[in-house]
Amino acid sequence: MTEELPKAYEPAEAEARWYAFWVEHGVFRADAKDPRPTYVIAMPPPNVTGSLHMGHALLDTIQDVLIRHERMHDKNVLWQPGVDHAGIATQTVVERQLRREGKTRHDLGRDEFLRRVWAWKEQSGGRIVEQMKVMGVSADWDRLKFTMDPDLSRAVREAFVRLHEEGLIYRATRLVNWDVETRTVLSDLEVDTEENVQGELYEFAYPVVGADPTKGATELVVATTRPETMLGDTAVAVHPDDPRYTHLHGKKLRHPFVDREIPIVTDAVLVDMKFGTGAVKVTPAHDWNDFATGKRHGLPEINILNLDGTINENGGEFAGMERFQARKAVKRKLAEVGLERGSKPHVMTLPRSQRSGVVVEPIISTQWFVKMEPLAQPALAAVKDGRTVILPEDWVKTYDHWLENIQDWCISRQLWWGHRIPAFHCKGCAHVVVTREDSVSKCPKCGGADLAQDEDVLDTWFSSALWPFSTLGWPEKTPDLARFYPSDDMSTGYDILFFWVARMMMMGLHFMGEVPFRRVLLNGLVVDETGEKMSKVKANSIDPLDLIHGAPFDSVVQKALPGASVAEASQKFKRAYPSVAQMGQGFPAYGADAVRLTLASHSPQARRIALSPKRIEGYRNFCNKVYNAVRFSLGNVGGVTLSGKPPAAPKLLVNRWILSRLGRAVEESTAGIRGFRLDEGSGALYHFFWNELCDWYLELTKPIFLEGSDAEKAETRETLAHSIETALRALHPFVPFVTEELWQRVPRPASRPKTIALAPYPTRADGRDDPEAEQDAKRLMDVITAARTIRSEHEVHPGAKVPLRLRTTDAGARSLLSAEARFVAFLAKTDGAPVVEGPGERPRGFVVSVTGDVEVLVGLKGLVEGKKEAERIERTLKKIEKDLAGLEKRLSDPKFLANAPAEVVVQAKDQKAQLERQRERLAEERGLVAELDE
RNA sequence: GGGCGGGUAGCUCAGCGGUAGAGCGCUGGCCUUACAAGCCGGAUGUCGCAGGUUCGAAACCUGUCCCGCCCACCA
Repeated sequence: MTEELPKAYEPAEAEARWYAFWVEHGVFRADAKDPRPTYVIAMPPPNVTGSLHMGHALLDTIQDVLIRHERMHDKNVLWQPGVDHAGIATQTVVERQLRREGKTRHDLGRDEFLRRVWAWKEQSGGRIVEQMKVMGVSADWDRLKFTMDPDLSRAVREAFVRLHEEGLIYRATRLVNWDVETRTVLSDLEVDTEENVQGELYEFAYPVVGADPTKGATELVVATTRPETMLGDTAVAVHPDDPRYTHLHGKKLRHPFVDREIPIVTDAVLVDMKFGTGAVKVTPAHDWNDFATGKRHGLPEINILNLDGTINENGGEFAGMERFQARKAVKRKLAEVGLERGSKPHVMTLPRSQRSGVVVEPIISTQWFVKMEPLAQPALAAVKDGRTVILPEDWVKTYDHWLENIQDWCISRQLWWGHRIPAFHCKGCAHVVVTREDSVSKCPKCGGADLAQDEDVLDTWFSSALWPFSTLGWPEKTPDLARFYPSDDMSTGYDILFFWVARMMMMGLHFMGEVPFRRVLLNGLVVDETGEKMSKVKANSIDPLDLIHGAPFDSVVQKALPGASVAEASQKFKRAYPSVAQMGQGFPAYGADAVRLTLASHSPQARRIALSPKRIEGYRNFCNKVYNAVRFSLGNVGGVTLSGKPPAAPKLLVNRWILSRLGRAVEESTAGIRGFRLDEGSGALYHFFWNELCDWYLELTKPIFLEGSDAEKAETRETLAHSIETALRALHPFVPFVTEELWQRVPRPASRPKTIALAPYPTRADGRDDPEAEQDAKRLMDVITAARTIRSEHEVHPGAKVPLRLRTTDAGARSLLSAEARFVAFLAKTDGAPVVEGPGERPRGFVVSVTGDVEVLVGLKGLVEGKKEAERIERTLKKIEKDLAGLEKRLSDPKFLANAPAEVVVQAKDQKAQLERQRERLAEERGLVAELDE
């Protein structure tokens, strides 16, 4: 029996074997015709930008636990898998590859470039799916979707056209965020602000046209952090109430470099008198405030930038310069012409492109926008009235705030990789046709035949926003859509709450008339062991596969910091993961179960989840513990037939106890999983399995199997087999592989299906509530622990047997301890059965410990040093005195007695009585210690 | 400038009204026939600081100091 199983669990082979088994038996399939209640999760589709990282492993774990748990609750479960084309991100990856070949996308042309991206997509997408399978992801792979599949592309086009028809998508010319590196417009969300940048506030003067030196200043000094934008200045604004500048109202300024006079305008909105010089240069085409100011005053908008960030022909002599060169050149020239007026250091924030990292330039451009306000209102309402619940709920405020202040969404991108905008421009009359058709042959306005499709593609999040229903066949009214929309849980990182979750809410409500999911579960970011975000710079990224399959550190760090020397990468890596210092040459193959359990054990409401290899090791050990516990059990439960119900009426305390604990543990597991507290759910099972089932129950069964009666053995066999089978089912969502591997070998009821993945999830009814047994078992264990402590403190060899006497005035306790004496004898290694008796004369050579109302006396003749014992007693007494003082203070306070709940008072009284008893015994003990050395 | 989160054992964190918990680390003893990836013991905390509410606060309130995120157009 046990011989066939090796001593340690080897995950690698078992995991691959069982995954194939599940797929082969269609365990993960969902069917719209299946009448059982549904449970649906639409997987956040990973980007096809490479391979998965630990953040994906976390998402995979959370969702797979939820999915497997509900599947075992007999639900018709759909986990909709997919991958995302990730427009700008993927295009950037492929462009970077091209650059290594010395080419740009323009060298290839649009069609050839797209062929390259598609090839990359195949490669990356395939790898991602394989990685998910290794993690144990139990999604319905037959339904795998890609955001640019023909059916999803059709959904995108349909959504665009409908929103356009409804007036919710429009084309407009306005100030937008421009990324000069990728040469595309970005939405507000794709711009990150870099804070606390040390910059300068540069001051220069504009000469006043026709100024009379006798009547005040002849120049107006302005301050700016971007001097080159002065090439596009079309006004300078002062505050209308600023006495310094009253004499200049209505005057004009001469632009020193371009042939232009610009007006001095008064504007109380733009100008803060206390800041800078109180005069603000106005560049409507390149600044958000100035743009608005320009509109208020009807100022011209002069664009000075080319799309690549160089100065255009409006920049006069500076034309052709790169923007930061131009900044220097402008400053130099201003100094030359005597208009420079100094500069001050200035702390500012810089807008940077999330993708390319370069400073974003506001420019005026014609783009497509989605009108958000009408879409945002229903999304706000749905969370307010609870149709969708966001967990952890502190995110609700953030969600509300964003939607309440939402700006229109710029959805066009000047990229090649993505969904082409379904609009056609007539070359004859410039009319724009938005259509579901692939082409337009005739302009409906002028009749011209020369129409070309819009060159731009859609923001990748536009298609993502449709994901919960586009994957189910929308706009067709498919059975899948009817059955599986809305989904139950949307589990994703909080970092894409706005990018994705809020937009799915809006689109789902708009197109389906119903929320896309009942709950949003937001998890934190996986960071390294020291709490730092994973990045190439820090060389602290870990490929989940390296943890699962094992990998030498040399290759791990090379992956973390490609191109660097092993020594350099290794140094950085070890700084990020201090615990690997004591780990030899590499990660062992922890297995997917260990990685999953580690990720599940972190509180999902933490914003950062610090990945610790040492911790994974701990959970790997747990998997091994489970394996060995089953291995042991298999040696004892041969021939048992299980009914699927807990043993009818167990007589032995230990069996009653473990069944009671079992029921509670599985109940806590379900509560944890359903309440999005996977840490609590997995923790309850971990604690139950290791600290109760293994540390106590399995040990307690040994004396029974060794010398119990046949009836006792039969009862225990059944209880043990039932507990193991049930515990494996409870653990399965967290550690699917090891549980399947073991469950297949363990006795189980005939009614069970062919895989644990389809077996019923245990409930409290799989246990047997027995508070009395729990109380008695606790007393028993406390006595055993007390005896062990004495042994250990007095350095009794673990193998040695000692006489033991248990004394108590409580008749109930006496009868309990007598009945269970053999367990005490076995686990505390006593010399013969312990003597259970009432209080009496203290026997010589015994050492006492008091637990509850039981005195535990261990005979240590010849082993005890009186001095040491005296020290122990003094130490213990001191602690007791301290605790007692606190308790007495509370119990003598009439306000406490009057106000505290009865149970709290009773508890305090019990505790006090117990401590007093202990004090009494120990005081007595102190007097006798001297004898010990005799 | 607003908002959010955090500061608990050496480390990472859980607890969120009844006098402190886990894992790892540390430490003493054990190869006890499921597991040394193990077993049996042990030590360790003015729960950021200051006030307040309460019979009682790590938990609730106020202020304060650090740290981290998010949002925002101060030139």
